[in-house]
Amino acid sequence: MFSHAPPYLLVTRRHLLFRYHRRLSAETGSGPSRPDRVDLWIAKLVSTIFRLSPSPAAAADRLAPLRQVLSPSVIFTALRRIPDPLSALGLFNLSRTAFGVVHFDAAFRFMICCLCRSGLHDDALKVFDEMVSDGHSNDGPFMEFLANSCLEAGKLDLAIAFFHKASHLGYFLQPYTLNKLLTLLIEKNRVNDASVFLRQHLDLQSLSVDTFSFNIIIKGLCKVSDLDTALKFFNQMGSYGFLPDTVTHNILIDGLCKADQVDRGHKILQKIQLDGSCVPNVVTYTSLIHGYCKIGKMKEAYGIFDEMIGIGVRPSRITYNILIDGYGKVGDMLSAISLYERMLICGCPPDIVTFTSLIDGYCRNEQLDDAMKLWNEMNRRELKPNAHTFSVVIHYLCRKNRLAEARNLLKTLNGRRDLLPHAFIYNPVIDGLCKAGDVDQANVVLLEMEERQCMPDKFTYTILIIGHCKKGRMLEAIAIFQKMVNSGCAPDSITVGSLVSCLLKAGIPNEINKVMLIASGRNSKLDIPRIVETPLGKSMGISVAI
DNA sequence: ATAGGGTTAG
Repeated sequence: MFSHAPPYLLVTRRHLLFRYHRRLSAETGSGPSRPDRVDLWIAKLVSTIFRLSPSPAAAADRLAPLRQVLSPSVIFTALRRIPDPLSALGLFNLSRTAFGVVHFDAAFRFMICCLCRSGLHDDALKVFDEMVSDGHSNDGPFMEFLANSCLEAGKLDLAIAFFHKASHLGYFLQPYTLNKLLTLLIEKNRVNDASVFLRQHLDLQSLSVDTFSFNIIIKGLCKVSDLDTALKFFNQMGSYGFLPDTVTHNILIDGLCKADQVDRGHKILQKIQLDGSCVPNVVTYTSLIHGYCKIGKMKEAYGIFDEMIGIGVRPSRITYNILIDGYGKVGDMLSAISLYERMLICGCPPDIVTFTSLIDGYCRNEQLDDAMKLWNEMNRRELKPNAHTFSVVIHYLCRKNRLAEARNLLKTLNGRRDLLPHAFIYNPVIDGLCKAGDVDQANVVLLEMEERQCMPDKFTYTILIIGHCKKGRMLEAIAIFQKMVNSGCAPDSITVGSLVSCLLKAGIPNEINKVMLIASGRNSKLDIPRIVETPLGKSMGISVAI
């Protein structure tokens, strides 16, 4: 065996053995001590041999002669000299399995941290398991670190597994960490997973939760319209020792309002007003006002507004904005403006949302000139229109066929580097130009939006396809369709149906086959799977009037 | 760390 070893090993062997015997008596094996010069030297050697070995098996062979000096301290030092965490893990495992090294606690932690830092959480958790099975103690902060590292890396399933593991070990991760997990799961639209997870642990009492945990899950369930489960958590909070607070109630009231159960939301407000279990605040009232506005019940909305002022809860800018928008939507611009003036008097300055709602209201009521006056007033107040504002004004200008003004606004928008333009701002202009027969200008606008890195959506493409067809530019229409599919924008039955019926009308049914090939992604030039979101048969069956 | 607002077209 030794005859295959590199020459430097032969030279140093005697000295190494000497060191080993000397250390035996000194080393306790319980923790790292500062490596002395010789340990450091051996560690350098070990890490070098390991890194230069072509395989773990080869490394095992080459390190075998050193087995008597492979102390936990040497390995710990060697590990820190290997920059690649997976290589380090190789040495870590090899020394543990092949040479029986009992790693220091610190070596386990070091290894786990390295793996986490490189995003190798799977491996980190395996090392954690070994650490546990080797009987090392695990303190809370270290477990919190591991859980948080998984969360920050977005490895939510690993985090879930780790929560289970931690509670098996008798450690309950902090509610703060749990709440982060719940929030992330909900963000990733995994509300059900979050709810099942929380429910499981509540039943097993294997988790410490707080009011936030309930609020987060109730909000998530409301978001996916699972009000039954949301109410279940709400009603059971007390039995776990957590009473719903104002935020809990606000979340639930908002959830009910958004599910068109405003009256039920109102009942919750009335209940807390009566039993005083918590104090409703501006958000509570505002959510309810929003609920009533959404269903056009402005009397009821204003009633709540009056009530909150009577009780001494000051409406916020958001409260005013919601009411102003509500009045605009039902066509009551006088009330909208009077609230706007009230804002000014009450020292609650209007913001860009206020103006967007007012402008939208005027536009809906065919008072475009009043809308443009407000646009100017808004600029006078040095409030910058944002994408929403542009969208509203451009939309209505196009509807009134004031395309030149709309295009001017698009130019202004294009000059605003701070705004991310969205296809639906451009679409009405492209639509207007197509309807006016100016397909070439429509294409220019398309170019402008593409220059701003704004991706056309299926509406943009459909508008352009129909526009070209109407001008008899069938081949261009097909080319646009091809481009749409190539870009990964899925046509729907309206897109395909419109194009097909145009081709039929134009008397070139032969082209339909080509379109269907493009749509199905079986076109030889294409390599994009699953393009069409509706079955082709369905698309064919839909007739579209043009 | 959790709660309330404005655009939605072919």
